[in-house]
Amino acid sequence: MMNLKHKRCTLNDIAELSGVSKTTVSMVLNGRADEFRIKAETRQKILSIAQQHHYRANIYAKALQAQRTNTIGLVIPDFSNFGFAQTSKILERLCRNNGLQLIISCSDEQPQQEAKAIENLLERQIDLLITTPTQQSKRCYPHLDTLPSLQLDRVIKDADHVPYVITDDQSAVAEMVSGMIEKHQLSEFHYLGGLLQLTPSEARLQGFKCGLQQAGLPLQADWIHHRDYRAESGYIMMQQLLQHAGRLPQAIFVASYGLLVGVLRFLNEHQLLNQLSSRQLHLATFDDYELLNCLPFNINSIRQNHEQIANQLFASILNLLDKKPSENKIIPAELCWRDQ
Amino acid sequence: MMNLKHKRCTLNDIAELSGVSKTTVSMVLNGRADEFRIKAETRQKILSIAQQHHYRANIYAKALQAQRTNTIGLVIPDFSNFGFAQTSKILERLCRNNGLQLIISCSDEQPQQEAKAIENLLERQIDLLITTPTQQSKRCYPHLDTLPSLQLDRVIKDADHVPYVITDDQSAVAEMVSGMIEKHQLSEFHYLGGLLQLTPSEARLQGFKCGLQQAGLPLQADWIHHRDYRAESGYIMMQQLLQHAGRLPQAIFVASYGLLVGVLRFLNEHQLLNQLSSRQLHLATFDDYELLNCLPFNINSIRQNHEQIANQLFASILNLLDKKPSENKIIPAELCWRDQ
DNA sequence: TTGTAAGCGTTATCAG
DNA sequence: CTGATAACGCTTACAA
Repeated sequence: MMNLKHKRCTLNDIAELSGVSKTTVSMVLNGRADEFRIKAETRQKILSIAQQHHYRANIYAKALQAQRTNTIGLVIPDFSNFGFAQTSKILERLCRNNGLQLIISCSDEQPQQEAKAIENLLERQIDLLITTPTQQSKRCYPHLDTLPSLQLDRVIKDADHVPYVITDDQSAVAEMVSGMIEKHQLSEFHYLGGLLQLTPSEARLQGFKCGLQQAGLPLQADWIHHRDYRAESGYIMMQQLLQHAGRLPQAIFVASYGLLVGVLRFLNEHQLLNQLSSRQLHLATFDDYELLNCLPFNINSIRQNHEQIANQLFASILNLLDKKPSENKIIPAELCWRDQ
Repeated sequence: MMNLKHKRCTLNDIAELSGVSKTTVSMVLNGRADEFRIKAETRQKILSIAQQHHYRANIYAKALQAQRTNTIGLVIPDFSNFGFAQTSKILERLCRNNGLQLIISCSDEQPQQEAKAIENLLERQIDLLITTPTQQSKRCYPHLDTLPSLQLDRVIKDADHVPYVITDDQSAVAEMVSGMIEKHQLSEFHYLGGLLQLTPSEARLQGFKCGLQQAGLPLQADWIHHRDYRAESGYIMMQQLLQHAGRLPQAIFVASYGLLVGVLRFLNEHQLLNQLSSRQLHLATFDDYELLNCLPFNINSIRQNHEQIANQLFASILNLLDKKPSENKIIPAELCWRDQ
């Protein structure tokens, strides 16, 4: 099945064809000919025969004997989420160019699917596992004790000894919120957030509070709204906000793009988008999309640095595979101001 | 390295612990106890010991001896592209739930990266390879002759014997274009497309032409504009279109979301979005995004059925792995009308 | 009902 | 400079 059409050729085949032993072929093909002082002639013959026959080493045999698979697992919530897709893509390229295979799975935010995906990867003897956990407890992730591990974007509270790479959500949100308050002399600022048990949600809310404080605007309890991250929730929170207050607020910070979509759909359906154009309502969101540059109103956004996240992740991978310790990385985000 | 903390336990370990042979353990753990009439008692003992020690079979050893890896490769241009991400995600779940491992790589539309990714997957002895090829010639894809293969979204012209799964772009575009012409009594319709050598581009353009014909609107040569699929190109084509005509046309079909972003950015920067709201300009695009429901103007779109694409892909995978032939699948798309 | 042994393709060790 | 041989963990004839 590995090869249906004509049986794949092995080290042994090459050895027989070249009239030397497996050992010799192995040395040559692994670039260790010098080390073992293989005759130039033998070297050439082996190389050319291997080439002719499209010899490809069997990594399964290699892994078996080396007790190392050079494979690492990545379990993210969803790769149709642009941010995760971006990070995965860059990381995959980095890995591939360095002889590592990245295997990506989706949890779909469902603990059960996540568990299956992890179990599956463990069966494949991965050398290291990167997760964006959906659960808050270390108990759900037994691999943390037995396998080199990294956390991406989210950190399990009782597992902060497992190194992580995250965005500095808090600073970015604080800076954006205080900036907007000052620029527009706001006396009011609402916040729509996602699942509070996730560390980024917490950091964003914390950032929001800091932002108010920095700008000297006292927080009011009914400014803060929380549900999950689905667009539907953005719609509902917006609806409730309006019902309660009887009018649109001066400004809203939306904690994710998913929520923003819901908010905009609500505003659109209720003919309120013009409040944005006329700057009666100021909007900012976490995460940045190109389409935000194409709208007839201005929405500030916070752009995560996926390139750097992937790079740091990769650096940590190399460290861990090398049995060196790896430090936590907190990557700054970039503010995209659009409300000139 | 496979396991840093405490050596992973093997079939042998379980055998010794249970006081039986590897063979017996293997049979029991593979659910073939009945077949070999293993004593219930022995069965129980083995099962419980394996459980206690979290025994996980080494798939590398298994693959080596079975000559089959149960792994399939998928090389797509970019998984930060929503459509591909969606399809991959569904396909990955399907595979995982059926004992297959899907390994996803990105070509980034670059033949060189694509070649590397494919070579890499071949080294991993994948049982089957799915590609969305960046090149037009069979010669660039030698694996097509040696490995069960599938094509997704794009078809290599001289390799149409390799089964494929694609969207019925042509019918969808034709229906949308003719529909808009009739609904709005259009006497003019421009088309902005991407790289013509790709089969979907060709199909979309073909669909556009059919749509005009169906609606009885004679095509004019300068209605058709082509570059690549980047947003930047949408911007530039829009700019040129305006320069040539000196005014906005009545309607434009944009062949991808990427291009649409460029078009919208151009319109926004030139304060022309109001032409959309006032229905002086009608816009339609290939691919559908939730944000299109959140805009103060209506853009028709064509939604590909990623669920069905993934399902058909999976069905074809099973067929091929089973050495059965696999048919080509052309999946209908859904029209999202917004211009009521 | 269970055990023995060979073999999958590789690399490392050690001996020539 | 090169070759035997064992070992990695698993399955499967074949034996008992």
